Amino acid sequence: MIRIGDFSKLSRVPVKTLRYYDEMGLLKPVEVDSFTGYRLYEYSQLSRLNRILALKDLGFSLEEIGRLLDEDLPAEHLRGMLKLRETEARQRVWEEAERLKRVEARLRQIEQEHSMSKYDVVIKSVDVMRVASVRDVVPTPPDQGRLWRELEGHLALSRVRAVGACLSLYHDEEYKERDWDIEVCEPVAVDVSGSARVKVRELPAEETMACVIHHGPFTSIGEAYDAVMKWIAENGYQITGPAREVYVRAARNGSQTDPDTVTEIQYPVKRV
Amino acid sequence: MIRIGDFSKLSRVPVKTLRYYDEMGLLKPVEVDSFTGYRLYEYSQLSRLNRILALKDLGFSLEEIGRLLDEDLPAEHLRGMLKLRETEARQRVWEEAERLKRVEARLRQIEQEHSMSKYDVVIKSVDVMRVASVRDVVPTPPDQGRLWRELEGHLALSRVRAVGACLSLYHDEEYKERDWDIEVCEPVAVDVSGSARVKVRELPAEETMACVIHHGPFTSIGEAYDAVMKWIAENGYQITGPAREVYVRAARNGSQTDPDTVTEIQYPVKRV
DNA sequence: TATACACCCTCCAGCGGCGGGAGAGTCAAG
DNA sequence: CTTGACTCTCCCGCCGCTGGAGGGTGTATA
Repeated sequence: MIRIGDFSKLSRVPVKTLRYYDEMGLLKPVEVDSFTGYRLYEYSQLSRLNRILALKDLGFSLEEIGRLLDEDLPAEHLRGMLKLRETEARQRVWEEAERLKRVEARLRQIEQEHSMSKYDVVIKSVDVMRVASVRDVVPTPPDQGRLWRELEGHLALSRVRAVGACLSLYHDEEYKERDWDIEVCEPVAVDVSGSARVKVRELPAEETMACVIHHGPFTSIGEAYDAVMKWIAENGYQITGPAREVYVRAARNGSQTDPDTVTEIQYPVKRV
Repeated sequence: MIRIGDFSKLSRVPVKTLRYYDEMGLLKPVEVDSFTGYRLYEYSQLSRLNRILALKDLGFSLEEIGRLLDEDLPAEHLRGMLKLRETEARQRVWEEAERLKRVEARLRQIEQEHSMSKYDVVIKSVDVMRVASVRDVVPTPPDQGRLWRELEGHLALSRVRAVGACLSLYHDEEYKERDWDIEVCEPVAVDVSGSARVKVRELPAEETMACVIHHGPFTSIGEAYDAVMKWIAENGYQITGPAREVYVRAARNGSQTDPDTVTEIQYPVKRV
């Protein structure tokens, strides 16, 4: 029987940790001196400690290890738990690899431009969203004002208010000089009826959206698009659907040059 | 100016998190109503929030992000920090990949044997250790008793006590039927003199040692060697030096069959 | 006008796996 | 008898939140 310090030296596990394992019920000393409170271990307890360390190393939490050790479970059950660990470990390898890629992309970017971009792209997910929308082909994006007036008119008749920020969908897959396929959307509550021109539909949920915030007049929103497109390419993503342009804060008069305009650009993406 | 709930919906960041970022000084609302205490945000603060999320995603801690945002530092400095992140991320990818390999190895083992091995191999590191030792070639391992008596005799003369568990080094690189090159070692304090037969030397520190505990008579220690050798092969390691057999608890009479004997086997290893 | 109900506030506890340190008792050697 | 190494318990801190209690605020509806 040896005291905790010697047991710690032999096992190369800190004294504090041994005390913690005792408290957690993972590794109780064979004896605790009732007068001094000193913990007394047996050499043979080193193998149990080793088992604890090995399981910890596989990714089990101390609580799981406690159950594993006490229950003396069938091999089949253990196999199941290991399978679970396996998927989890695989997942984490992937996540860390992704993070590494993003760091590398950022480094490349900073080497090129010698400064940090004005725009920060982040991945977010969005829920399904019920919207009333009007879709049509217009010469250029600023011409979508016509569609907005159409939509607003219809909704005003139905006495419906928007329940969130308005947005446009850009359905064209390639860049075009003229004739843009644009759908203007206003989020609505569930019970709204459409019309011939105004559809009520659900925008699908998107697990991974590359999002960027543009703060400034619309006339300079191209920079934000450039930034997010570049990020998507640099980070090995691929666009999987129409871009959303969310009008977080717009000038009431619809001005294109209001410097306090705030817009979010969202691209649904997936890993290539 | 919008309230925290709307800001939360726009940014898809939980309210609690926004309050936390406020508290941390990362993202202060532009105004706090002095009567109600309500936080009021500007839409344009979304870009700062996005920057926070992007930096977090690169692996920076909130505290680092706070400094990054406030200090408005030169690109060179930022590059340095990113480089650091990069190595760290690379390290973590590697670690998680290693863990995955170990889980997979364990799974393979359980598929084969349909139960968990009696032995658990763990990686540990050991410090340099000053020992007095006698090295010689003996017919078989049990014959090392002769070397032990030689070493003990010398140390008794010098009135020196061991300051830890005794151990043997097995210097042969391959398995041999006869004639083992064995070095028996006893850890000593710094100021001990050797002799012709007894050397005082330092065992090198080892960063990665594959360790296993054998609890039972020496006669069955082969199983422990089998287990650790198998583990080393299965997990893609390679032996880089002589094995150490540490006599954690030995029968006082040197009995080979004492069932309470506890021995640790340590193999210095490296990744292939 | 009363009443829901959603929203907001602050404050505190908890997560996991320890590490650091205070304050006090224990043990063996010189 | 002292010194110094060791041990004990108890409590706080880490990180980035999350959950909940207990209480105030703002707005739409009966």
